[in-house]
Amino acid sequence: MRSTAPPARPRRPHDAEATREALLAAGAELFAEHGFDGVTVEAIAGRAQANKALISYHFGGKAGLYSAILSATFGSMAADLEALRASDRPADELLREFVRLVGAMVARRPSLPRMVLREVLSGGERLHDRDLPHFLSLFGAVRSIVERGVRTGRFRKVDPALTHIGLIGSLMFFFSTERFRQQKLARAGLPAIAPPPQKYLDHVAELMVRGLAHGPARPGR
Amino acid sequence: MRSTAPPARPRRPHDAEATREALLAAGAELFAEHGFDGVTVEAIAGRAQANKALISYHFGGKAGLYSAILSATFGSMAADLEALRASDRPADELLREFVRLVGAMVARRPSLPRMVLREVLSGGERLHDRDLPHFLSLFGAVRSIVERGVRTGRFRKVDPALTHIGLIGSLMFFFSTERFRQQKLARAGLPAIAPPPQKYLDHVAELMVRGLAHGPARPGR
DNA sequence: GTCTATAGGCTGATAGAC
DNA sequence: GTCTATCAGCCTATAGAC
Repeated sequence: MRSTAPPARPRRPHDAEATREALLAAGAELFAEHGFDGVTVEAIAGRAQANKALISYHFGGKAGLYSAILSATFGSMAADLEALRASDRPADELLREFVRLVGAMVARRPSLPRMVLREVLSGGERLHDRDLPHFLSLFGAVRSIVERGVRTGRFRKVDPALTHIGLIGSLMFFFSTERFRQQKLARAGLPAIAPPPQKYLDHVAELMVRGLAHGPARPGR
Repeated sequence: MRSTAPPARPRRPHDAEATREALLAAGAELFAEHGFDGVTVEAIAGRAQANKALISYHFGGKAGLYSAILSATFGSMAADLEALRASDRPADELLREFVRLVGAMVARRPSLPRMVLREVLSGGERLHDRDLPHFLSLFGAVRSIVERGVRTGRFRKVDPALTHIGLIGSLMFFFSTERFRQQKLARAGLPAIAPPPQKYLDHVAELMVRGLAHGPARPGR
């Protein structure tokens, strides 16, 4: 019974797999928060309760660890998104389902949205070509849903690419700002804006579906 | 006539003001692209065609230069947003006006959205308390517009805070991903997604106004 | 597999000449 | 105000013991 509880198994000495996973987890959190250059291998090793030399041993160095984290993060995301492709429900329902799914993915991997934003900000500098398809599947999922909605007439004629940028942006931004909204605002004496993620997800889904629906042109102009 | 052409005035030796501005401009672009830790003072000086010791002389060091850039960026943004506060046009028109204004601000300061995202990602670590109000004015502008729209009945009853996160997120994300969309996608043999900013802004404004409008509940559920 | 010790490179800051 | 030369600190990677 080696892998009954992969996430929180207590570290044992000379358990290579546990070490690797601890380093991956520590790195994911620290890289997401401070960026690749803002983190030292010593900080990662410290958080993982491992020796810093093990980063080179297991991943070939700091950059290798970072790549491994990107692969794992975006790979599992792409796998989760596969389920949506299969479904043939109406586009608006799929869109709501997509938003829910993002919520579930982020709950399991809190560093995901910050990694997405950081990669995109730096132009994907450290994103291997082999991981690019997985990364793009996030956008592709939305695009194909919107394309279907437009094709079947359930959505107005919008540009799917424009739409997917906006939706992904709203979602990634929300989750990436959680710490800022809670800590920075509080420290400045302002009321923190900390809605439950579920509330935000519902809001966005509703806004999108309504915004994409046909209907009388907007009230004023 | 010292300031007829502040942006592109040719550098003259021993012109302190020109040096300062060149360093600010170079730093803004490099910090936006690579983050604070991803940039060396040498790189900034090189791009500004100045000596790296001048960063310490004029700004007290790398961190001082970064702070000065944040102040300038968010300060001018807040000033631009003031105009909206004054207007008393209907909320949906104001929202469209806000989106246009963001487009204009970004055109003048291309590093703005990336700076916003980077600060928010790192929890505002390097954002001075005195700059926080300016930074928050971006969100405050949207929130007060939405509040007005809900109050006057022109918008449905949505949470203004949720709404402002989504709109700002869509906008900042779009502009922050321009380089990624053009370079990374092209390098991977995929068609670049590079709509004119104006097209995206129109799309988002339309989506928001429609999404916030009253109307028959969404088609399917 | 893990740990210690150290090497080697790079970076930000500054003293002092101009 | 600007520039050159230099230094101290930090950081990643690795050789080698266990």
